[in-house]
Amino acid sequence: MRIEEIIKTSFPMAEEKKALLNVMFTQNVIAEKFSELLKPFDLSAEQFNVLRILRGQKGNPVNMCTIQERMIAKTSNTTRLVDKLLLKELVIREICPENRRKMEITITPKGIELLNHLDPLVEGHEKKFGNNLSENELAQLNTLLEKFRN
Amino acid sequence: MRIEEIIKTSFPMAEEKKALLNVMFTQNVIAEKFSELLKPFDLSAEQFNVLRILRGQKGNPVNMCTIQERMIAKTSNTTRLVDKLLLKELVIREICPENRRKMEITITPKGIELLNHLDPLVEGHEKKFGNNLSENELAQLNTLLEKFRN
DNA sequence: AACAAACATTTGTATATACAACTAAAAAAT
DNA sequence: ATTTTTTAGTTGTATATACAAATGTTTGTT
Repeated sequence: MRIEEIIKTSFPMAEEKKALLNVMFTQNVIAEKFSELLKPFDLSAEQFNVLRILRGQKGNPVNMCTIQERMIAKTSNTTRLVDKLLLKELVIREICPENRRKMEITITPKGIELLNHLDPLVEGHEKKFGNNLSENELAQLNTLLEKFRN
Repeated sequence: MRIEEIIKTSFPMAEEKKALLNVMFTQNVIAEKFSELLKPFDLSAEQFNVLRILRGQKGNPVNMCTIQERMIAKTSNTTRLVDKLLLKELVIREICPENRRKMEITITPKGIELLNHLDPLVEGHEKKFGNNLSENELAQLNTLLEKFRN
């Protein structure tokens, strides 16, 4: 569906405005589908994101500010996100012995297992959108989005 | 900045995955900038969105489900959004006489005035991103995003 | 060593969003 | 005409996000 139909405007819209709305709306579609995918596993997209960052560190603990840095949507509240993961025993949180201000967050085997189980589903999700475009078009889209956001 | 640098991955990423992350991240940049713009006016992006939908109706009242339909990010809670606008006296809410289940939301002159004042700022915001691409590239981006989300 | 500044994280408050349960009214079915 | 179903909106609960203030720790300055 084209963006004009979605927001049901009667006026023709400038391409620049359409582009902006298209980015907003497409993100929304992706995020919604992804939440749906995670729902049966009682995991939010943000929680999943944190877990994946932790797994990426291959067992090395990660502190809060590093997690925050690497999130796509910078939440000001990594603390409460990690709290939720702790309750589910998907991560552990320890005080860093070298710098007692810092916390060391590590993914647990249970967390790793959950992620491994999710891997094929997440890959499917990514491919589902990518399949609509050729490899060339995907590269083009990437270039354009990069330029668009500056 | 390219998406790989942003999420600081050491592995090369498939174009399809990059595209997905690029959409997510670009939306984030746009939304952040927009919130910043609205902040001095004590208005959230969502509240602004509702006001603009109401103004688009040229004085005709709009009921809740129509507002919900036209929002880019479908909130399940138009009620509470409208509550906030009511408190600021930017809209009025009346029971629809023809169908007493429905509510008629109308933008007030104060609301119209605020939107008119915001218009040039919002246009500037839209142009700021659009200016990075040629008219041709913008049209291309629109086509690709449309295809991407299906 | 004592004090100030910077840093890492937590906590509180407000708003936003997802989802389910609930209320009331209107429309459809019997 | 009464009951059932559908529709429109509200309310409650949980999580997410923005932002400011607070806490505790480390680093830098005098």
